[in-house]
Order: sequence, then structure tokens, then C-alpha cells
Amino acid sequence: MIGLLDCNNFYVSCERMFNPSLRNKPVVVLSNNDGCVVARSNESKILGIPMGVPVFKIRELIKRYDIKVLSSNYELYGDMSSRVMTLLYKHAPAVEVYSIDEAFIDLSNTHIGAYEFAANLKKIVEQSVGIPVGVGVGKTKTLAKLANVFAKKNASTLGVFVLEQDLQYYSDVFMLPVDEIWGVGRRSRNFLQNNGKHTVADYYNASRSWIKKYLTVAGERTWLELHGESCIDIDVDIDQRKSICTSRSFGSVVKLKQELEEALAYFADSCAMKLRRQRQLARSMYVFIYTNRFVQDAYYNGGITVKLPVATNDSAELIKYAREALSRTFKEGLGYKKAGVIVFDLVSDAIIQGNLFDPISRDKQKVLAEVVDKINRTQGKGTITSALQGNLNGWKLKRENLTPAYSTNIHEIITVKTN
DNA sequence: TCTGGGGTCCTAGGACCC
DNA sequence: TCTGGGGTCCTAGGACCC
Repeated sequence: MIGLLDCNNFYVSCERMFNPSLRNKPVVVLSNNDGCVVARSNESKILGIPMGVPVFKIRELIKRYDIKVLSSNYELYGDMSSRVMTLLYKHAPAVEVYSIDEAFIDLSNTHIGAYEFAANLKKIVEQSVGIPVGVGVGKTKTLAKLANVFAKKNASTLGVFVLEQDLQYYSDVFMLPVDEIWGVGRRSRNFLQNNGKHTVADYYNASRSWIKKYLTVAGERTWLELHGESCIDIDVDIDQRKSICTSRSFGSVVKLKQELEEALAYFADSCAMKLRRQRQLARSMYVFIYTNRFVQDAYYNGGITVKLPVATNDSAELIKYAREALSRTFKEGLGYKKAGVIVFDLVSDAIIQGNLFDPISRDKQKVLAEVVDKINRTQGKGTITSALQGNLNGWKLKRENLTPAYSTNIHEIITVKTN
């Protein structure tokens, strides 16, 4: 059996831990630049606020119901996440961290029953970290996800639900909307609904060949998983990413090439640091700059792929290639709204495939990077950066309602007043 | 006026090979 | 004028996930 544990309304729950006045009130957390709603408390969900809605579209609701609006505080959420995951690693046999707020757990080697194990895990996390969680269990990942959805929607489950038998024996789960199935997104949902298939039961009861014909192999895998045949393995080795991306939308439009250069230097440096942390090297890089995609007629989306002559995770080197790529894709006179750097074709840093004409002293480069990383780790992020990153003022993020880094910065630790 | 960021996997089509 | 069959590899773009 496989379990899926996820944190309820994760970002909101993190904020509530350190600010109890947010409890029992409608709360939303916004994306970078305070753009869209990315997390909602149950009270906000009941008010009908959809996931992902731009905040300017719900100004009225916010005012009318006094909804608390917060900027996202990834330092806090990241720390809370690692506390939850650390507990899972300690108490569960095999864990795949699937996202910041959820993890799959392999329950095949536990000596107690699946329900008991799941309920116990939930209790441990809630008592030790304080974030409310739910657990779904099934024979496959897709069934575990579905069990989790059901647990969340039905208070009588108390947040834990196990799909022990074949799916068809659970009439309530069978009646869930088809897009609650993991892997059925907007497009598949529309297609299925247009063909009269609205529920989990309809997907389950469709023929395998029909699903494969119209929803291809991915849809077929989902079908098999719903029927209890596992097709998607637990992957405990998530540190081996296949690509790394750093990108941002800009708080305001950027026109100057130099400002883009500074931003891209920051993104490239950030990718390099992430690579070093994972002990990987990149062999390719993609640099992109976009104008505002909501302005349909003049939308420019420029991107350049660069093959790196030698696999690297060096900041200066990646910055250099990012600048060169920018020169090739930059168009004068446009207002840019977003840019980013993606590194891919990643390999372990244990082996470097050398290049006969490589002019760089890789050993010295590595020592320098280690020192810089150490200083930034101990003295704070951004203590040492490349001068090419400039002062980072032109494209700064908008974060007007940011809460403190309660749990990771000693200067922002919570204060308690007593009388 | 204001619209996130970071991932994975699959497919179609083109270039190229024999 | 007529113009095969089978394969690999790469890339761009789409769908999906949280």
C-alpha cells in the first residue's frame, strides 16, 4: 500500500501557527508580486474564492468580508515543510517528497495495519509541528491521491481514508468529479465531459482501449492505477532533478537591456547555487525573456538554448553565457515583464567530461565557489554576489504583506508580551 | 492599473542516417 | 515525370502537477 500525506491549506496553516489571530477567519496567501491567490483557508474557499485568481478581481470580496491577505513567505513555508518531511523520514519506511506540502509513503513494510499507521503518522506530525494534515492510502499513487481527496471532503473520515478494496466498492468515491483524479487536468476534463464522462466511476468503467486512444499512454496509466495496477513507482531520490529553473515576473515593466542583464545574472547565479547544493553540473542552459502575455498583440517570447562546452555549476560561467544569450534574443524598445534561466542536461559533479580546449582552471573555480557558498550560508544570502547583478532595484518583487521569517532569522523571531 | 514559480512527461515534426 | 522503408535524435510545445 501507498500513503499520501498532505498538509491542509499549507501556506495559510504556516501563517496561522505564528499568528493565532488569523485562525477561524478568511485568509488568502498571494503569489510573488502579490499577483494571484495561491492558498486559501477553508473560510475563504467557502466564500467562493477560486485557486489562482488574480487578486485585483476579488478586491470587493476582500473588503466586504475583511479577508486577511498575505504575501507569500517562502522562507517560512520551506522551513515548516522540512520539519514535516524530517518527521516522515524518521517514522516511515520510504518517503518520496512530492511537493512542498505533500509526500508519498511506501507502506509495504509496515508491521501494523495501513489505517493505524496513517492515523498515527497524522497524529505525530500534528503534535510535533502543529500543521494539520490528511492521509489517503491505496494500492497505487493515483488511488492514494484519490483517497486523500475523499478524506479532505468528508469530515467523517477525520482526515484519514484507506482504499483497501477495489475502487468500485466505494460508491461515494466513485461519485467524485472526474477531474479529482490525479492526472486529469483541464483539457482531459473537458474532453471527458463532452463525451458524457463526469465522475470517477465513468473513467473507471470506460474501456482501457478507449482511454488510450483519446488520452494516450498517460491516460492509460491513470486508468490502470485506478484499477489497482501500479504504474508510477515511489521515487525516493528526488534530489536528482532533471532541470532547475529560476525566473521572476517583474514588479514593473523592464525596458533597459542592462536591467535584464542584471536580472539574468541573478537568475544564473541562483541556478548555479542550486546546482552546487545538489552536487550537479549543467550541460545546457535556456535563457528567456517575455513581454506581458496578457497584451496579446505585441507579445514577444524570446528564448535561446545554449550548449555549454564543459558541464559546469560555476556562477561566473553561467552568468557569462546568460549575457551572451540575452544579446542574441533581446529586442530594443519592448517592455519586458518576465525573464528566467533554466539549466538542464544535468550530471553528477563527480565526473567532469573535460574539453581539450577548456581555458578554465576548474579546481580553483571550485574552491572559490565553496568559499562563497559558505560565506553566504553563514552570513546570509546575498552577502557575496557578482557585481553584474547590480543593485537589483529595477525589477524587485512586490511583497506588501510579508510576514516575518519567524523560524529562520533570529532577528525576526516571535515576541511574546506578558502582563 | 493589477495576472506566480518550479517541475515532469509526452507527442509531433523535422533533420538526418542507411 | 516517376520518388521507399525504417530508424534515431532533437526540439518545441502542450498537458499536467503543486
